[in-house]
Amino acid sequence: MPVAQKCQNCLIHKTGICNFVDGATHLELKRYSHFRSYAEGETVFSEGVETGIVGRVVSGTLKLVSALADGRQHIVGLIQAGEMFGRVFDGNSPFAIEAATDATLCCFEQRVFDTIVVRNPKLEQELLLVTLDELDAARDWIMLLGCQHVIERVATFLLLVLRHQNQIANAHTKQPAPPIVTFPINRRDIAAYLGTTTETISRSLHTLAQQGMIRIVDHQSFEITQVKALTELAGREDILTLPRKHMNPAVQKLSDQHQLLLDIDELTTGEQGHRD
Amino acid sequence: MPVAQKCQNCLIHKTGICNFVDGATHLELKRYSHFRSYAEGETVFSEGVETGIVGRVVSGTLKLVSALADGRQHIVGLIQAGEMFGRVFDGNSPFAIEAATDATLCCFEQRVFDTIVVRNPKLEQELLLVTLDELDAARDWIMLLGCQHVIERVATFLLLVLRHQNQIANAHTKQPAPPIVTFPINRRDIAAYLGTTTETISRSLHTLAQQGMIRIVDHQSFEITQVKALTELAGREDILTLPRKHMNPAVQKLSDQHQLLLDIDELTTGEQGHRD
DNA sequence: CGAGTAATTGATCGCTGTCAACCATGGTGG
DNA sequence: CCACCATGGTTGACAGCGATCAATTACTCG
Repeated sequence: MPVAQKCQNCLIHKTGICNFVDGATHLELKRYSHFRSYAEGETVFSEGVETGIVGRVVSGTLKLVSALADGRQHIVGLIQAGEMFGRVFDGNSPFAIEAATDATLCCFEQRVFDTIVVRNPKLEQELLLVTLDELDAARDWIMLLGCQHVIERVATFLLLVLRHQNQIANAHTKQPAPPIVTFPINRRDIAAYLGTTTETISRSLHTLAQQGMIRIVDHQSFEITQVKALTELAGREDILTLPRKHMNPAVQKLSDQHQLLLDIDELTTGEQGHRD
Repeated sequence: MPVAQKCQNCLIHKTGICNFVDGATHLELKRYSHFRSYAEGETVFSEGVETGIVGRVVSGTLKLVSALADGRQHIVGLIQAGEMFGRVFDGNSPFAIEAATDATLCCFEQRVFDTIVVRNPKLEQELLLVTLDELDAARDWIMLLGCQHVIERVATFLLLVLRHQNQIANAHTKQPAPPIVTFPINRRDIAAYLGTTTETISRSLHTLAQQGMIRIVDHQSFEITQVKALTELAGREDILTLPRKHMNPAVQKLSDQHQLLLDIDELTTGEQGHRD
């Protein structure tokens, strides 16, 4: 049965919402999904258009781009492997989405996905939790841009990349990744993400290297030699220990609790287990 | 019946979620709500504590505050009359909430509210839409802090206050408010919100006045004399014409569409009308 | 190997933060 | 009633972080 095979080799299989939903819903998701590939620099959706598509990033990195009339533009968010893009219930995003690297996306027609969500209160709760997490992350970024120096932002970015690599590594093997980060995007995008310029990024990285916090392996890779000093400079002691909440066991527990509430109201479907 | 009277004189009665839910749910919300008052400067919730409370701002303005270890702090969001605070399904907010002005809040125990939400898919969808709107707003702010000059940020802030005043005015009377904005918060908070200092705020406002875009009425009030020039400076032509989406008729229509989906799945409660 | 792009390094300028002084307002107490 | 003080806002002088412009180096790809 081809539908049953579809997700087997997927890199983000059994993660995020694909892990969260019950077997019947997963079958339904499988049935209506399709893959799309984009090359680095390609525009996935332009700003303000009705996209009609939602989905997850299977591999690569997308950037959410906001532009001013005079040409200035800023990356207001990165969407990495395993994260969702597009808007449930509202296809009209005020930001453009572009491929920061070659990328593969698992896509759904938004209306179809909406329907599946409405039929699955657990999935809808998970979406709300994910969105609340993104809101926290956006506000953390506001803090970063609003009152931190560029070198502190670069330190934060290094640690964020490290955290993401650790998460990927944890999902596949149980061993922690070595403290060598590889930037998933080029300097221009990093600059647009951190609200600065490529020149200042370069200077900051070399300052960090001079201070012994990192070792420059090549233009894209850096060994983090003093994690503690770097986290202190970043100003967020908890950045590595606090992954996004909806990945946490705590949230799983929380969702179980809500399942109980649903039971009380006799709204359960009878499908609880996570099957393939 | 005291419960029935409770919301009659509320300033945000029939707005936001209190307008959105059906009569039975509103009755339930009424039953479990209570008011709290805070003086300017008071802390509503400290950073990272389990609050256990969610609710709406009835009057006044709250600020979401994020602080670094060395004392620097930034306002990552304002919550004004009619907007929600706290976290459904997750009482643990990573940001402090403080009263930027004297404020009155309509509060619910978070667990009770959670239960009501889980029982009302329409309400849960509305929460998701509201959260998506907040995410958009946060990303707009990232853009603002990431690549706009302080004077452009001040222009944006003036227009945001004007927009909010217009919304309030529209809710009560049908006439547009005069283009005189009154800052809801003090200079220090504005500075922390815009990622700058009180001195630069002051200089920016006087520069705008010199250029004839605004007229300084007093330290808190400004007449916007050239709306067009100000919106161009702010870089967002649509800032006044685009209120938050979940206030729009379009969203109402959207929710009706989802109601249809619910009907199909036989999950409706049979309660549709908005009663008191 | 050459051309084009990306990244680095250097020099300079300006926006804006910092420090300080001044002014306006409002509340307090004698 | 007024002196006093505290607070918030404004204005000025100055300096520094980081943007801008320019030149050089490193890397990629045809």
